[in-house]
Amino acid sequence: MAEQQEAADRRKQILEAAVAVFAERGYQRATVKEIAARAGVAPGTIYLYFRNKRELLLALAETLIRRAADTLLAPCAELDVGSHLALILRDRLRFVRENQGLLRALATEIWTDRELAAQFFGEVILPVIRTGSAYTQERVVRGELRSFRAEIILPAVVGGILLISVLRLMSPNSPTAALPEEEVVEELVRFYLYGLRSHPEAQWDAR
Amino acid sequence: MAEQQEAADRRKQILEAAVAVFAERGYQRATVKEIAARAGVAPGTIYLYFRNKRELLLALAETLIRRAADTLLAPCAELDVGSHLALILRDRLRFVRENQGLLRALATEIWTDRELAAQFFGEVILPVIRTGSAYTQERVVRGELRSFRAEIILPAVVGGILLISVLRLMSPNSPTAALPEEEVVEELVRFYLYGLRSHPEAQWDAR
Amino acid sequence: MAEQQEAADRRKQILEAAVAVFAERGYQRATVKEIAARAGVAPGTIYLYFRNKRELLLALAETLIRRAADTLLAPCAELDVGSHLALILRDRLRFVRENQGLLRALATEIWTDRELAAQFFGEVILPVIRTGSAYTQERVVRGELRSFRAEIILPAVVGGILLISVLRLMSPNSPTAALPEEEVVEELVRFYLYGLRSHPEAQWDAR
Amino acid sequence: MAEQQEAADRRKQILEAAVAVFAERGYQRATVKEIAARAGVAPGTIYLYFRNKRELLLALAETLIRRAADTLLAPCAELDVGSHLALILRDRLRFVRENQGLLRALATEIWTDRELAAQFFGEVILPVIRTGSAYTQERVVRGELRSFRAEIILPAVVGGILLISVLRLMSPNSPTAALPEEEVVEELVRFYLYGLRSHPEAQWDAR
DNA sequence: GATGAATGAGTGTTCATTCAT
DNA sequence: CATGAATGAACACTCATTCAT
Repeated sequence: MAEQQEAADRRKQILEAAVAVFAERGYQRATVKEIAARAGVAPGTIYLYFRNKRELLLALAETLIRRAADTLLAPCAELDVGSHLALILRDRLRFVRENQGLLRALATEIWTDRELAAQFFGEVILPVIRTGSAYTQERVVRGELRSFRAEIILPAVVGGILLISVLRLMSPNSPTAALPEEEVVEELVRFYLYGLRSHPEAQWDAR
Repeated sequence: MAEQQEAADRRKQILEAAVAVFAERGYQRATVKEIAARAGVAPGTIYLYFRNKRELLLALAETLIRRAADTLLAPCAELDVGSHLALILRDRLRFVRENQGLLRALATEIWTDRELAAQFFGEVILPVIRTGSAYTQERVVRGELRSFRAEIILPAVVGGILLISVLRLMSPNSPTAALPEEEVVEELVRFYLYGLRSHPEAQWDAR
Repeated sequence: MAEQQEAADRRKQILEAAVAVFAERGYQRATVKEIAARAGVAPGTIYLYFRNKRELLLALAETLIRRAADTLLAPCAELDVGSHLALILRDRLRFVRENQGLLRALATEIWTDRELAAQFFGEVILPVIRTGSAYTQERVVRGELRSFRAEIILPAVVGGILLISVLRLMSPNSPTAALPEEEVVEELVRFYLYGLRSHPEAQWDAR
Repeated sequence: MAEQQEAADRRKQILEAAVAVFAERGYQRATVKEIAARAGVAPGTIYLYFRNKRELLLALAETLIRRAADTLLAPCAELDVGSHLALILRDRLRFVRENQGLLRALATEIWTDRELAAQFFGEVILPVIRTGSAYTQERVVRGELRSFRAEIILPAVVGGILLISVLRLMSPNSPTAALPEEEVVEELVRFYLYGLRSHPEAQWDAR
């Protein structure tokens, strides 16, 4: 049991180094040697835990998938729509912020690696969209939101969150990057809520 | 002058091959040899027109920047807000569709190449956001839209368009990918217009 | 004494695994790990019994040398020449057959490892040739065979036996591979006996 | 045409270096780097002419096969049996001598590489045996040799030639290695001719 | 003694770039 | 200008060997 723990630690240690190097250099430019150095092991050691370099990347995708699934909020019926929406947006912004490295590491390969693309979109992005649809559809049923086409609106919302996060990360000089996350959440909630509410009069105000 | 034309053609021919190969394989996996083959020239010839492989990529970024700038719609004061918004969204969706290859080619390197990131975000994404802000602020001034924080809302809108486009391209099985672009535009216009309109009563309806 | 026996068993167990893996993959492609696995021990254990991978090979050569020496028939004066020759050929064919693995294992390295070559040729092939010379020279002295140059004829005979054995092993589709060993012996005895007999009239016939 | 010649030369140059290095170190120990150095080219250049290291080996096998086929003597009806046999043996000894390097290069891999084994035995050894059978069967028909089982006798003869050649090459201290080739031929002809002649009285004598 | 995780030197192969023709 | 053969640095990966447990 002690050895199993040790092996798991080693694996984690290597994966963490891989995240760092992939995020910094991109998958292709990253060298196994550098990952090994950053993990404090010899290059050969990596191959005791992963079949090859690509398996490192796939393992990172797995990690992201697991985290994305684990962190999806449970629907919370007690809150009013606006507060719930705020909760969700805040949560997703945090998810991106906390998994920045992982996302950057994958971002370099998603576009040309079919398997990875399928994993990333199919098991990270689409589930987030689907869960978001479920949250909101419940509010539609309750009459708190107007009926709308979730397969269009939710990608639009998720994409919005993503681009805002990306700008904060990649373009620190943009005005968007400078804003406190809480202000972003507040403004977005107002925007999305107005866009979807069933009773136009019921204005929402963050506090 | 004939030779200059010829040279320009050769250059264009090479760039087109580069777009194709970069989009397919990603920048790193793409080989100069394959680009040359696809352009119908010898590998050495490429180096008569570009200093190195990376210059090809930067030239593609230039192309995208120029196209992004050229295709930005002129503000169109005669249309009502909804129709104008529809025009803009339709136009941006088309831009992504028509520059798919270019965008994919760049997408693989944006995340780790600082200069490229600066170009892409600074000269493609941010101008789109800025122009969008200008369009909408005009409507705000005219009282047709409520006042809002453009540096948050416009990235959200642009990000939405991007993710929808990306899903259509990368995840053909997602429900979003199946929809006619026109339906997407219609639903988005309603969503964004409701989110921003100044007189909640004034519903918009596509026709 | 019990431990010594155990150690000897372990050694033998490892050597048997080595024969199998070397014969299958060749010395260079064989990995210590696989030999260990086949022997049911850990890789490190092999190094308690052998200094390195090459020592395994040399130990196998030793084994072959010992077996080759042990199995050389004693000259048998009572038999007539033909029967004696048959006995010897049958015996050498059997030796090759029974030590197939060992021979294959060594065959991959003999050609480039000087020490091994010296051992194999000097202590396996040449002794067989020498013993064969002794057998036959005795018959020459007795007037049962004509006088001949043993340093040419015996290599020719031994080489014949070897190639026939090799073809049976490596080229199962060749007509030679299909024949019962006994027919081979019979035909070879006739061939060699005619080639060497002193009284051409005295035909030999196997029975 | 000039370039084709040049390319063919380069190819030959590389193959010759490969023969040398493979023969010296064996296929596995030989490094592409060393072959390149010996050929006077950069390592990468080798890959312009051969897909990989193994293709070098297969190309060598091809060369040997071609040479073996090209050098098979035409049957020569005018000569008496003994002289003809002498001609053939002398020729095969020369073939081995002249293709020593090639044979050594292949000898290291034949035992574990199925494709190579099939090529070597199927297209070098078996054809030699078959052609030898054809030569001798003609003499049988003419009544100059007794009838015999060629599928046994010819491998025995070819094997004899091979082992004698191998001993000369690998075991220079053996008495066999010291002999002039012509003496070997003479003794072997006598041995084989006596073994196969139809009229025992007709002794053959080389001169 | 036995283990097997860790090591790191060494290899085949790729590919951006050069330059003689 | 155009070519494409040649280059050689760089990289992923293997595996004999060691040594702490």
